[in-house]
Amino acid sequence: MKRNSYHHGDLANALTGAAIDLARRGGPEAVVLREAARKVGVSATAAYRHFAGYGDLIHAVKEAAQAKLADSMATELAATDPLPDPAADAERRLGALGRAYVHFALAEPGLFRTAFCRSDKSHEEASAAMLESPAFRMLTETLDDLVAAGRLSLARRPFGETTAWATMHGLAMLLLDGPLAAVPEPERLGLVDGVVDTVINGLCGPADRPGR
Amino acid sequence: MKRNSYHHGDLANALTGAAIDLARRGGPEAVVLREAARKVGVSATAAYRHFAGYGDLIHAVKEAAQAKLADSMATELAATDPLPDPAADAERRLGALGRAYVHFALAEPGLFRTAFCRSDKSHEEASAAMLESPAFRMLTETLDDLVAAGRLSLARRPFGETTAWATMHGLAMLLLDGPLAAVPEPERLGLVDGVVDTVINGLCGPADRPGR
DNA sequence: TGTACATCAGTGAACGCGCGTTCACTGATGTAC
DNA sequence: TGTACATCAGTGAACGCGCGTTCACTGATGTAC
Repeated sequence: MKRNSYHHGDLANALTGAAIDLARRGGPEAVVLREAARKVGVSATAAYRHFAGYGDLIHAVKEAAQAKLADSMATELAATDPLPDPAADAERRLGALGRAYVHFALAEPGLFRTAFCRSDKSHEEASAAMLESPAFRMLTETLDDLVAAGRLSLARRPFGETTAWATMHGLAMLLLDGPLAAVPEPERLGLVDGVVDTVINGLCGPADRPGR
Repeated sequence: MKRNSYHHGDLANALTGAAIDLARRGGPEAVVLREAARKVGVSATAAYRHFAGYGDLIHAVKEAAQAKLADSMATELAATDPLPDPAADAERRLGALGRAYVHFALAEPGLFRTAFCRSDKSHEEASAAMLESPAFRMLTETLDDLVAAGRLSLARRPFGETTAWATMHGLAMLLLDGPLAAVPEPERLGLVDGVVDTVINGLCGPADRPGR
């Protein structure tokens, strides 16, 4: 990667882009300031004109990865057709969001890991950022719609986001790095569908099951 | 830490123990061969008499962490009283296992992270080891009992382990490193209970919900 | 019961690695007059 | 329009760090005769 003028002109973005590419290929551990500079064709020192240091760079990459996850979910959600019945449609959206979450993790494992990597930023900031993301808002709206449609009981509503998110997040992790990594490709999607079905059933099923 | 004879006598175990302690305190990244040797009071080189190298050591620590998780789950499960009704008791055990999983993650975050850290071992080996663990067997048996008691439909049975595990795993991860890290202590346990309830409802609820 | 000797379990110095970061610098840009 | 000069965005060498690992070694142990 070369440049023709002494000044780069857009080095901050170029470095972030290179770092995102490193994350895509190798996850957060692969994000190396010197390597990003090398890819852009610039000395490592130059990065310090645009970032306070390594922590600043990885944070930018992490945010970008989170944004890509959210975009991917929005796209996949928009690719499915709405259903006429509002309740059924809310369920459909919930399922689509969950599937999209895991699909992104499988398609972009490096970015997915980076989006959730530990970082020095305070937990408060990190969680605030995440809970304000478009992806989380889509989930919240869908759950609200389920309540409005009478599918999700108020008793269970408060745990809706957490349960849905945790389930798909855990599934993604187990498939990527954990004991489910050995599950062969064709089975994986069926597994995702089965898990999504069970989650929806858990949220939308009756509040009081017989014999309880 | 000192020793009086030139030969240690049980260096392999001592090193593993020191390494486990490092993992407990700082997660997998804190497992450093040289540091473990230092804690035992031995030269770093000595480790190579008992381990092929770093990969061997971290693998031993990872297995120990998994075993501790399984032990902790078994203990917490045994601490709750059985119910007379077999179906209700199976549900109770499922909930207890799920809660215990997250409780361990919160009580021993370093070990929990180490139990699921990425390692060089092939995925096949890692998953095989995990799927044969006592913890997994407890889960499988409980789900089988739910089927026997008529609570879990055969259609959903194949996804039982994955759904239950993924949900609690995801919840643990989100609470430890993720966006739920900011949830204050008192709320956390309520959140865990709510998620557990939803999972059980998802598995044990009716196969066909009204209006579907 | 001693003694030679192989074997085993430790030592300590050193290597190479790649990282993030600092330093004093230089080339390019743009602004004041 | 030209020129001095401040400012900005790069450079390249160097530092310190701690790691895993290798090497040639030495002290302790146990076994054969």
